[in-house]
Amino acid sequence: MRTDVFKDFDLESFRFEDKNYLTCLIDEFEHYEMKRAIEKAKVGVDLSDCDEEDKIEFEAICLDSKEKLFKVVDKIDKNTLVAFDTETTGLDTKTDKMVGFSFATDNEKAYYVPIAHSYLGVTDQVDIDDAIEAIKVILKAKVVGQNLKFDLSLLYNQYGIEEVVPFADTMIMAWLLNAGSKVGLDALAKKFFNYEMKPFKELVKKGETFANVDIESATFYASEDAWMTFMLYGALDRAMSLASIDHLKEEAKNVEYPFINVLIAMERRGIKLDIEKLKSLQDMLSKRVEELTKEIYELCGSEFNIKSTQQLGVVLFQHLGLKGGKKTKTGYSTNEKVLNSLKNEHEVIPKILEYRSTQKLLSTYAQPLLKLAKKDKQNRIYTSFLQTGTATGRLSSKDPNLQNIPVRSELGRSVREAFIAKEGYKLLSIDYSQIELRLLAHFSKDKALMESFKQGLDIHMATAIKLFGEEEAEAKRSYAKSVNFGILYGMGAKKLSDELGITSKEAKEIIKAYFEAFPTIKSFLEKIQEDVKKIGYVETILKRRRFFDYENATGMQKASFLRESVNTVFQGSAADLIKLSMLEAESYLKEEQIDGAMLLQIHDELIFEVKEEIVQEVSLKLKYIMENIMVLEVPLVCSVSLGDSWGELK
DNA sequence: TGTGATAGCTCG
DNA sequence: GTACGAGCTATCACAC
Repeated sequence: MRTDVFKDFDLESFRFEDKNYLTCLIDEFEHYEMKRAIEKAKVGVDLSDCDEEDKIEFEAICLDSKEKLFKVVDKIDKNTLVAFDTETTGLDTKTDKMVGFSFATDNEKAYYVPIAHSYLGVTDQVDIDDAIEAIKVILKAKVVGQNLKFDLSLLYNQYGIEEVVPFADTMIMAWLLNAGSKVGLDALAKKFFNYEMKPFKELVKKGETFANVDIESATFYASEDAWMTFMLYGALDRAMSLASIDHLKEEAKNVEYPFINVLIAMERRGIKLDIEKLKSLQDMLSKRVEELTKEIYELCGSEFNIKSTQQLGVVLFQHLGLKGGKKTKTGYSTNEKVLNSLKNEHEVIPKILEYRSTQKLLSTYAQPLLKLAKKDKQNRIYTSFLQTGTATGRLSSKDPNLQNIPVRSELGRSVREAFIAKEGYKLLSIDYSQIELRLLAHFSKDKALMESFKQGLDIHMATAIKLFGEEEAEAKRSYAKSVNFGILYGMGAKKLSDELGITSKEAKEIIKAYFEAFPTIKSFLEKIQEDVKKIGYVETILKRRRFFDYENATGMQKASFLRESVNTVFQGSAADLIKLSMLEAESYLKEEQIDGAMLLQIHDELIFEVKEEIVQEVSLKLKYIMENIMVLEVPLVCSVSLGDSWGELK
């Protein structure tokens, strides 16, 4: 049993309010030694009065004049811990306005500063210029927030505030503590303090904004947010220590908090779309959908909603009498795989497949992107990156999601062609080649795999040679590729056989051959699984953790956890590396005053927009940064490509 | 009219 | 009953 977990564990130091932290830790952490330690500790703490202690309260104070505001703000200096939050008319930090802001410097009270409430009979408010002055003072202190990317983005975009690195962000702290848990303020308040936050919906009726809320109600709501953020900072900071993950405080400080500003900058830049191209694509897709609709009705002998899987199932498997097993909860399965297997059974099937893909491009990509691009003067669209959106550490992108723009089909790529560089600039793409397999080589130190990467071989071909011999390797390269992916996903023989269209027995033999060829990979994967079983978590290369409640899981969950844990090591570590690269790339471009900028991240790829004359030179520098971001047991290799549109790249 | 579940499809 | 991680669109059933 490890003992370092107990190192800082001091029974005497627990206070009553720790009860909730402890409960939370017991519930949320599947760190078994930790759990036992906490349970021991609970015995030593008198919890009999805890119900009383649970009722936490605060005082909400409205600062509705310059004098009142600065009387409080003047006491703030650079060492003051301040929780800060803004209230706005909406969620778009480019256009929506600040209605007020709140802050707290202790766990007993919080202040609200009304700025732009707008309703009949509205009382005193603070002038926006005075409010900005106060905010500047607050941002010079140790500022803590819940999702500060939003507040800072608003302040940078519209209120002339200069870039600051936050002292802490409770959403990110909660995510680092447990990436699988809910990280919203309401959920955290409930979890750590058993406290119910006032729901936003009760305050703002539909069709209205925060500006319509009366200042008295707003004062309570906004102050509550700042106060709870202040409280949570303390709780999360302590929870991190209790869970013996103080090193993640450093990771947060060095990586995650500066990274907030990288994301804000990318979100603000957006990426340009070719409106004409998108328009003609949209027209073409619409016409094709119309044609296909008619043809499908004719071939089926009836009109129905092709988009409805239920109706389609009835038509195909009852009216037309095609053979299809009931597979879903609601009826027949009609997914691409099923339809592909019926391709030769009826001539309508290929039409439906084409209808599906065309309709997808139209409704998910062409139409919404065109609509967004038209709204912007420069025809640029702006995504929102989520820093705490995944369990592994990857980013996600939404509204719109720019991480799943089509590339695999030819027609799909035409959507990508609508993403263009602005006049005089080029789009530059640099992507990590096989980063997850390189991490597998790095972690496992498998001689054969390391050697393949050091020699710069085609890794799937090298695997194929190992598995099937020189002669068959070429023909079976795709098998090897599937196996390599499968390894990273924690595959079983069943899925591999499905994937390759071979028997389960053959798949088993391939897997067996793989582990014989790469014995240290086998033992490394087993080590990961042992960790999950014994200590309940796995770690990425930056020591971020993902927890699994293996002990209390059902059989099926246990199997899932083992696969997820294996994948997390590779996917999460890859996410760590590209995050570091993005920080480096951003500071290089800024410090060297390069006429170019980072626009998008798609997991293992970065997209830049760079002035034409210097793009070659800049691409080399960026490639160098990415390839040398960390020294591993194998080289990191990036491939570079550039063009006028995203569709041309790669 | 809004919401949550389901099915399907897009990407790395 | 098992390949990982995401987000968006549309339908459908149900509640208000």
